[in-house]
Amino acid sequence: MIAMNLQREGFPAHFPKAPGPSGGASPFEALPEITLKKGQVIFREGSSSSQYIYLVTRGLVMISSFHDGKEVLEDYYQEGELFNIEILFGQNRRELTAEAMTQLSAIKKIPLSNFRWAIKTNPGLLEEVMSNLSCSLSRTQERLRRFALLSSTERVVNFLISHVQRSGKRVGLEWVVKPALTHQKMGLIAGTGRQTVTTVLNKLRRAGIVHFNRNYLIVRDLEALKKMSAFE
DNA sequence: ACATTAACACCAC
DNA sequence: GTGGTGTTAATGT
Repeated sequence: MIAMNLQREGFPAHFPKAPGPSGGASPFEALPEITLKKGQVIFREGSSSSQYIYLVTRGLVMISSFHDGKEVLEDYYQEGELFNIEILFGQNRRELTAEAMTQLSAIKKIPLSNFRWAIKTNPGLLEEVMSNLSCSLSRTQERLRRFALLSSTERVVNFLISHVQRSGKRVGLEWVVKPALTHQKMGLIAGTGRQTVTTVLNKLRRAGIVHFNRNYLIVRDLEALKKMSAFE
């Protein structure tokens, strides 16, 4: 999964493709897959820092923090990605919360000691760790660029462009994203409220550019979306 | 002008 | 009933 996504974005593929949609990084095949409901918390703010590294096997997981009642999205991870890898370098941020962003999310929970051992016996894993960090960095830089340059409606459109290409499946000329994010979650990523996301999405729907319901989102005309955004 | 927020009705699960 | 969506009115910058 990681290899595919990286290739699509022009990074070299470091790691062999994980088998099947519910497959994981190969050293951790044997670990049980934990299925999560939307909104289910993996670790919570304030609790002692998690001594696990997690692999997302389905759906999306987000990391967030709270500042006087406001929830701020720190980063989010998709299928095939590792999170909480900072603990490898002794960086524990206790104020962070991790939760499933979509229904049908699943993770594997890898004890830190297992992960360290796996790195020793499988050097390719270290490369994968670096790939993950690199991915996380570019995703965060992209979000920063969005905040710096775009208006709120443009941020929604721009997020849609990158999300569809990263997480969507190409079907003919269209792109299908499943499961769909709620408007509230998209707002969290794009840095705006759920009402704004709803109105932008409906405008795009009326223009015939997208089609969506609670379960999926289809982009009918990605080129039209790209024309609406200052950058891709 | 643009954006956020609150409010309310409606719908799906 | 809860959570998600569609819409509008009020409010702030």
